[in-house]
Amino acid sequence: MNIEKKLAEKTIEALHSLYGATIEKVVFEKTNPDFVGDLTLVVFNFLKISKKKPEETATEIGNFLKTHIAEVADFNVVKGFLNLVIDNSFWLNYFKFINGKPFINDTLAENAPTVMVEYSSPNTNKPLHLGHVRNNLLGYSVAEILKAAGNKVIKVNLVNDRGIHICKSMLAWQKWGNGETPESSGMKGDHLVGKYYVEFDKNYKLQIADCKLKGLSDEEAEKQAPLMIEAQEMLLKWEAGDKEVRTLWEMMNSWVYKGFEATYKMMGVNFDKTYYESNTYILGKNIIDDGLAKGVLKRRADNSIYIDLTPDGLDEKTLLRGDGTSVYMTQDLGTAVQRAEETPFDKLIYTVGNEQDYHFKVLFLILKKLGYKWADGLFHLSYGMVELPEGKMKSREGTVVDADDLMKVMVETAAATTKELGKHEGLSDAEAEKLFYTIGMGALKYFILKVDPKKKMLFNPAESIDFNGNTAPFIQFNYVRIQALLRKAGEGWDFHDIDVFTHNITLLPKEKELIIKLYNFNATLQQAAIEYSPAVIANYVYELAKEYSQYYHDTPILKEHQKDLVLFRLQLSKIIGNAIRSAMQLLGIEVPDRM
RNA sequence: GAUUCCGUAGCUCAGCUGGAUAGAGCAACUGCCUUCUAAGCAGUAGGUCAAGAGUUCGAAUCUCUUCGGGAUCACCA
Repeated sequence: MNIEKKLAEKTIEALHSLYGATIEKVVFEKTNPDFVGDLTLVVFNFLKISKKKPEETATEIGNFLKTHIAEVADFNVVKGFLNLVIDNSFWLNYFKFINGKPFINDTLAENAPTVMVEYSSPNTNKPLHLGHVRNNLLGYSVAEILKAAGNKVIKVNLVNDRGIHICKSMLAWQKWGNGETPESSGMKGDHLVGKYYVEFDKNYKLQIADCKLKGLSDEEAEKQAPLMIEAQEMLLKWEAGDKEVRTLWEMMNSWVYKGFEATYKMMGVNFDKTYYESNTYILGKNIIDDGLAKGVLKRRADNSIYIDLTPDGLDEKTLLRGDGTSVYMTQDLGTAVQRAEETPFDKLIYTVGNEQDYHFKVLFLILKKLGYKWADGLFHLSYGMVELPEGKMKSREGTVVDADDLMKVMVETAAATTKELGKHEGLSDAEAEKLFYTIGMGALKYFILKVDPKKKMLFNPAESIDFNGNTAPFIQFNYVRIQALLRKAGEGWDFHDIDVFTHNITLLPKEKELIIKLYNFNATLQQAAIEYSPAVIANYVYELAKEYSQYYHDTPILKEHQKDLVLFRLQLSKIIGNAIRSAMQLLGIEVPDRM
């Protein structure tokens, strides 16, 4: 059922037969809506071969295709554009073909490639904010898209649960916490720990100021402030396995995990496996020996180990300090190698912001130089920062948008809007709550995912996220209207029995467009998978919903007098509903049955 | 300074493997609910695709330069 492929093959044949030339590849594109036709071939590139005028060349190819392909009903030529009209029977055939078939096939092929998608990867010293939300939604959605596109997907989280930042929270809690717990304070665990991180920073700043008064430079002040020295000591104790420090660490981390769990649940994301840096941070040192032996890595006079990437246009990168301790890069090398050994993958995708573009460029290059074959399958899913009207979010300046707060506000707004419109009537309290959640979270997710991941995006807290226009609630609304139609039609209709041919259905232009849209579902999914871009899906499902909305407005469905047409339109609606639900599912967005 | 990403309507974004007259949504203004859910539909207005040059039959799309913005350039993570 791939008409483009058939056309391309025949066109290559036509070029050979007409002009004796061999062309590798031809591409058909959608016909511009202002012209008659469904698919268009641009013939300018073939003029060298045909040695004829554009119009003449297009006409000759058009004639060839029309006589050799039954589905080509007609064609017209405008300048160098050959517009083909595909016969309605093809689209009806396709409609029949997808009838009752799911848009997303959840059975995987035996030889499906294994793709590991790492995302989220939070620090355990503070709660998640809007930047993390983009990361999580993006990682989850890309994983779902890759799964739907036929990959065996493993979602992993690498929790940064150790290091100086956690020690800061721990130290502040020890000093000023008075034994406060999530239970005693009624605070969510991650927020409680975050509170002490802020507390640390506040006092630390005061100390820095003090030190500077005593004549220290900025850099010296930052290093010599007593709090920082204490935090460093605590980190050393942690590394030495000090019992007291470890116990505190475990307790506070457990608070954070409980908090994260709630946030993840609200966001609707999940993981197949969670790694902890406390288990992986020592990894990588053995790789260094191997790299030295291979001559890829070099040792400096002070005993530090580095790799020279200047031939590749990058810098020298240190991998082991003079004292033998490792750096972030070392750990990432080790983690990657461990994963490749544990779970051989065809691709490993790191969902990390574009501020780390350089880091991943270097990481991948080093792994390649060390000779790991799987290094070719590494990919940095680099996404742009979320910015506020006043610029980048800065936790220290208190301009972060908290993830939990934001989600709560979204659901509350959804509730208020729904009530205002009276759309909650007839629902039980539980159903209404579920609906507010579905709409509010849908609006948030769609707002974030519709933007090309690579681009930075702007979030203005002052203007609440819209529920009209190009939004999830609009798409959900169209799904709901379809469900309402199906409910009204009742159980008595046997949709699967409609034979569009024996019933002699004449397609309305909009119906044909809608079927073509459905036909494009799979190609869109593939494109989204290749580009790692949920935005491709978001744009597609919006267009589908929009066209359906127009169709619904202009065309009687249940009110149609001819029973055959009622059946056909209901079934078309039902399939579109399925397509909408499936596409939204790829974005991690649910659809309600009524709203 | 070096590297890198970005600049499309007042705002938020599509379009970018070169194709026909650059599209949506929001905001503004007009119509349309006794007719399958108006979170809707239809319409008006809004553009030097940052600027310039080049390649091409054809450039928002590719190349170069300039301007403007972000990020990175630690023996931090």
